[in-house]
Amino acid sequence: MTAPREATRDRILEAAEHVFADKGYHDALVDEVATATALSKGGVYFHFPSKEDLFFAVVDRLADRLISKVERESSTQPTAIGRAEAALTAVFSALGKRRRLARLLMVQGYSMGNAFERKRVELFGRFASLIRQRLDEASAAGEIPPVDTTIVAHIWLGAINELVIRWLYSGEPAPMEALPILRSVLVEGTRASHAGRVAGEAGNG
Amino acid sequence: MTAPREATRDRILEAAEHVFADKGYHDALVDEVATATALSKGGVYFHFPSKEDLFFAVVDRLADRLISKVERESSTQPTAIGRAEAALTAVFSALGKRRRLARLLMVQGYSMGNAFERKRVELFGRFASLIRQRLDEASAAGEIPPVDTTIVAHIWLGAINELVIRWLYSGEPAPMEALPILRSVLVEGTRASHAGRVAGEAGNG
Amino acid sequence: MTAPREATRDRILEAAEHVFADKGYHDALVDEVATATALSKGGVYFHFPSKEDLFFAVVDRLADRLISKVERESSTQPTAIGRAEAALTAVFSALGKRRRLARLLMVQGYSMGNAFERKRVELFGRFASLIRQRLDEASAAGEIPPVDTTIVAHIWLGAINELVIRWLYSGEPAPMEALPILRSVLVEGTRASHAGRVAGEAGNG
Amino acid sequence: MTAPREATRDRILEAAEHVFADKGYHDALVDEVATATALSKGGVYFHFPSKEDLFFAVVDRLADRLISKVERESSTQPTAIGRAEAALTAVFSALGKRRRLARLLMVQGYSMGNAFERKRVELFGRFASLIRQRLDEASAAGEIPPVDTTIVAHIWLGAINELVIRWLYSGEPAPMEALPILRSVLVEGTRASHAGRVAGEAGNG
DNA sequence: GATGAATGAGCCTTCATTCAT
DNA sequence: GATGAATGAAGGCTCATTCAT
Repeated sequence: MTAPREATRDRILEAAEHVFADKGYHDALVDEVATATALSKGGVYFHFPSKEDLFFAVVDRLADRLISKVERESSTQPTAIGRAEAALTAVFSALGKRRRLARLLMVQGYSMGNAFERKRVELFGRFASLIRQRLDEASAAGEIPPVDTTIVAHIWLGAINELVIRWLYSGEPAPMEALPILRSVLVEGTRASHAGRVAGEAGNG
Repeated sequence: MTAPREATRDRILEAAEHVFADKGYHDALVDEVATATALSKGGVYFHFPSKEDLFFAVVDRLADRLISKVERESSTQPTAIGRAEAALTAVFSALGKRRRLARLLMVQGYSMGNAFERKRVELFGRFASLIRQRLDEASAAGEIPPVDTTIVAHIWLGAINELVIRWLYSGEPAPMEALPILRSVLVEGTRASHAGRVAGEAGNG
Repeated sequence: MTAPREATRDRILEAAEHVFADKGYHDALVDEVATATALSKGGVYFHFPSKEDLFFAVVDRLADRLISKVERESSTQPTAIGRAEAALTAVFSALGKRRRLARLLMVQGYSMGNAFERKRVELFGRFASLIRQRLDEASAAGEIPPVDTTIVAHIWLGAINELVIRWLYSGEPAPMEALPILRSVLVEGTRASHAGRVAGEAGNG
Repeated sequence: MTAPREATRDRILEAAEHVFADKGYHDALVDEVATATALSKGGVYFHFPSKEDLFFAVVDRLADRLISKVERESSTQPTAIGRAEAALTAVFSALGKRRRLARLLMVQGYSMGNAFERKRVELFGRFASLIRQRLDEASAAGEIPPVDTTIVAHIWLGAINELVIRWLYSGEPAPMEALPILRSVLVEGTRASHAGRVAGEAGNG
């Protein structure tokens, strides 16, 4: 009944998502987005003030969706560490299923200049927060040691990121293959973590 | 005896390293590199066939140095896992001490198009190999479980990468602060790793 | 009786006068006029067929008012040359009191292309006519020599124009300061004018 | 012997002079200048950083030449007022002989925005100075009353400007026809000038 | 009368790359 | 080895104008 207003804006976003994911920010042409939306270049500029704004809108939309999804999927676990692990799994699987999503969120735009660097910090900060919150709960519940959960969250996120990028570029290993190891290393590592010396140095101490 | 041939080439590489690190690949102009080298644009092109080649030469030189350094520093530990950990430490500290190095190796060029993506795979592959070799030794020595060391190496590398980038952009946390946690989580996680189920799900099983 | 029809048209004209005076023809956007009128772009186009037409309408309205005012103020003098001088004074003072008027009538649009050049001729022609008519009367009354009053009128107008523009851009001299000199030079010059040789050449003759 | 360097720059300037005079600043395309110079667009930009800079360079060159010419031609008269009049004649004739010169110097660019307005002030200031200096000498020599020569110089310039523009647009009157009247009115007017009341008001006093 | 989304033609500017000297 | 003028292929963005509602 209620007519979907802003339909054009969404169509542009949709088209831009494809174009940016395929070509990368620099090689993507506003003209291509326009064509893919069956719109003129001016039409695109009516809805977005610049190519950069358009790119950010695409990325934000994607991030919002991913975060909702992850929050939804990770909230059903009974234990806090279970929810943390579920968040890890959810992020990794979501990215592992959609190359476009992965490319846009993990790879693009690093070298767009300062504007994007700020965006990257924001974006990864949001993702890390997802994980950190669960880790905080786990820490409060005594399920993991009292570590700096922000750092640990970024460790988790970085590991995810690297495995996703590697899969993106080399096709290996398939995310579903890597996931058990990823979970095992990060979860056990977090559980066993401490700020003291480890490994080879133990014998020296 | 042998006069320092290729002096100009090195001067260009040096200048380019600064320019690329400051501006990023796209915003760096060949003209700026030329000016910084007290050379004309044509002079730069005499030594490097293209801007892209120049960029890759810069990155390769940096990577070679980093890898030598890491190999040197990580070979003195008595245990294999100790050497792995030392590699982790060496990579992380080296990047944590030189923003320029970090920016060039970790951040730049992701969105340069396919050419760079291949380079990124190669580059990170080399870094991951450094770690993987040590893990393989550790695995052979029974110091860690028999896991897929390639995946684990990328997990380690991804964690390093993320913490470095975060430090680069937000200034926090200082690498030396983050390092103990990083080591602890990754080393213990690797030691305790297995491909089975973990965490919250344990209770469910 | 008759309700104020055309109220919107006048509001547009009013808004356009401000916008054109502030920004100049090229830098003024139809959108700005619309916004300033609390109208949409389409609304403006309903009342004026094009930006150029709108501009001309603004200028014409202003010119009409100025001419009426000048005619009114210059008709009370007893002598013809007095009326001519009063016209000079009236034009100069009117422009000297309203920067917006001055900017729009004297400065804008010269380089708008051929369309405006025709307008400029028309506009300045009308102003010159104001002066010329008085000069014709003065000439007929024997108050000034029988010169080409069209040329003299343009001389007067050009002098006014330049002093107004200079005041507009540099703020100096204030019109009321310049006026006595302007009047003196032009009126006496016209009275003493002849088509023969003058000045330094007099001694040579 | 000495090869004329900067030949290309001059060719661009020459071509730009024609294009700007024909089309006006806004309607002139950098592409047209390039084509007319048998150069690529980039070639033009190698020599001039922007279209605006190019335009200013054209205008400055023209103004320099005009000023030299006027100074040369007006310096031979024995009396100061004769030299002033000769400057008037020289400016007016020079403009009256070359439409392109006249269009570029007198008409173009008024509505280019603030950048050009400043240029206009500078340009007309230079021309007015030419005249003012002669008037100052005449004033010092007692050949004309002690008036504000800056204002009088702008009156002269304004009159010239208007007659030139009118000729440009309507073709009438031919500069050589208008010149005697122009000289007569301005020179006699300046000689007879005073800051008191004149004309019709004399009878009222 | 009025809206505002959409058009579309166009223009300035950038810059990696080349090549005659 | 090096210069630097010149190329040329884009590409982002603007804005007067239109028209279905």
